[in-house]
Amino acid sequence: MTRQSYHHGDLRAAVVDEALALLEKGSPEDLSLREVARNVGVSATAVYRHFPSKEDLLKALAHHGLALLGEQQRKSAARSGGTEGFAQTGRAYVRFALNHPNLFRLIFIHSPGHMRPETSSPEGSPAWLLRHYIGQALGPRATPEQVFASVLRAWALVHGLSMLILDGQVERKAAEAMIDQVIAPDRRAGK
Amino acid sequence: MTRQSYHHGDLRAAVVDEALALLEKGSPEDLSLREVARNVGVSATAVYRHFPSKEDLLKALAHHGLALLGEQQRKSAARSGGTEGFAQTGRAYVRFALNHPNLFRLIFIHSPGHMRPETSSPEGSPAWLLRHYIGQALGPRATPEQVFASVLRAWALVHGLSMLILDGQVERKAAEAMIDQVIAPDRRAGK
DNA sequence: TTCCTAATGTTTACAGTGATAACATATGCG
DNA sequence: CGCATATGTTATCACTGTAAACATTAGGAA
Repeated sequence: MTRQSYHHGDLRAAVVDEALALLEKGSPEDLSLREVARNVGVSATAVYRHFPSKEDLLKALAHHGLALLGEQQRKSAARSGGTEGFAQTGRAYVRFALNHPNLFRLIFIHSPGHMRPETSSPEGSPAWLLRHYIGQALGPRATPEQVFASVLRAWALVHGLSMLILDGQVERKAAEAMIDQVIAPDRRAGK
Repeated sequence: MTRQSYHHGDLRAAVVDEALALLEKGSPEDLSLREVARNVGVSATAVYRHFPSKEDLLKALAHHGLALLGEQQRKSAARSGGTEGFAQTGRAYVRFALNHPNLFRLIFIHSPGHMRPETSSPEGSPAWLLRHYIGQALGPRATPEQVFASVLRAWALVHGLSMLILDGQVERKAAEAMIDQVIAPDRRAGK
């Protein structure tokens, strides 16, 4: 890979890969364009040919992470349908956060609102899955307000749980053991 | 305040105040020691006499913010006791997050785990309030596991809701209108 | 094929950052 | 009064994101 040809071939992809690798080891703020460039074996400013700014690189990474999250959620839910499938997407959400803390954070800092009216979430994305399962559980007679409330509630639950564990506010192993109890009551209550 | 005496008087407090002010306008990463020093009218390195590193300053700010949050929660809950008081602490939590986004984030990034066994939360702190109200609601016959599950659930709910709104993942006004619906069911379900 | 334009990389440079070390001044205690 | 110590300052370093000017190459038009 130590080609000394002037042109790299596919620098953009290489930069994204390296940045993702660095994200597994350090926070987004610690991620340095120069370090990425160094590791890829290219001058610091070469990155700017593909990303106008660091912010834009982070956005690309967030986009990548979002797709990955949705993918893992779908994979988890595939093994079981309906209500149990929904719970599985929740578990997958928390698991993803724990496995890729920095990437997870990035997704929510550097990305447009997933659940805002003007943002249409693509099929299979985390936001789409959430709305899909909630809509299915509540049935067609539910009002938009009811749907929104349930979506918000379910999302807040898994998101808050993920963040509290990630930030070390709560003892990790104990909290992990509680994931099911935290998620499950939401189903039992018929919500 | 433009005293040109060599010594400032109470630089530590001035730095904290200025930093808190800057935090109302920008993220913690954007907060620069040099800018703080400049605004206070002191050389950049003077700050290091009071805070060994930027990290330490942020910790102090987080500590301050945590106290402020607890204070506002207690004030909100004072107007009504018991279950309604508990709900008020939840509302106060979200309100605080929305009013002081950067300080709120700081609290959870730069602070020891509030709910870990080894950390004893002082009376009146957010974590103490949470455990207090939950314990009261569940009664003395509840097992530690049940208490922990309920604490985690309630906390995750308000924390997740706060974060999703702060990160703009959800339309703010719509979400604010939903706060009660999101918090309330937790009470109705007897949890 | 040849040529030239656009895409891609490099070098150089600048302003801003957190941090350390060496030096300056004032405060308050004996 | 005198001096140790707390507190501020200046100079400097390594690092960052980013812009501008320059170098090289790839790929289509002639």
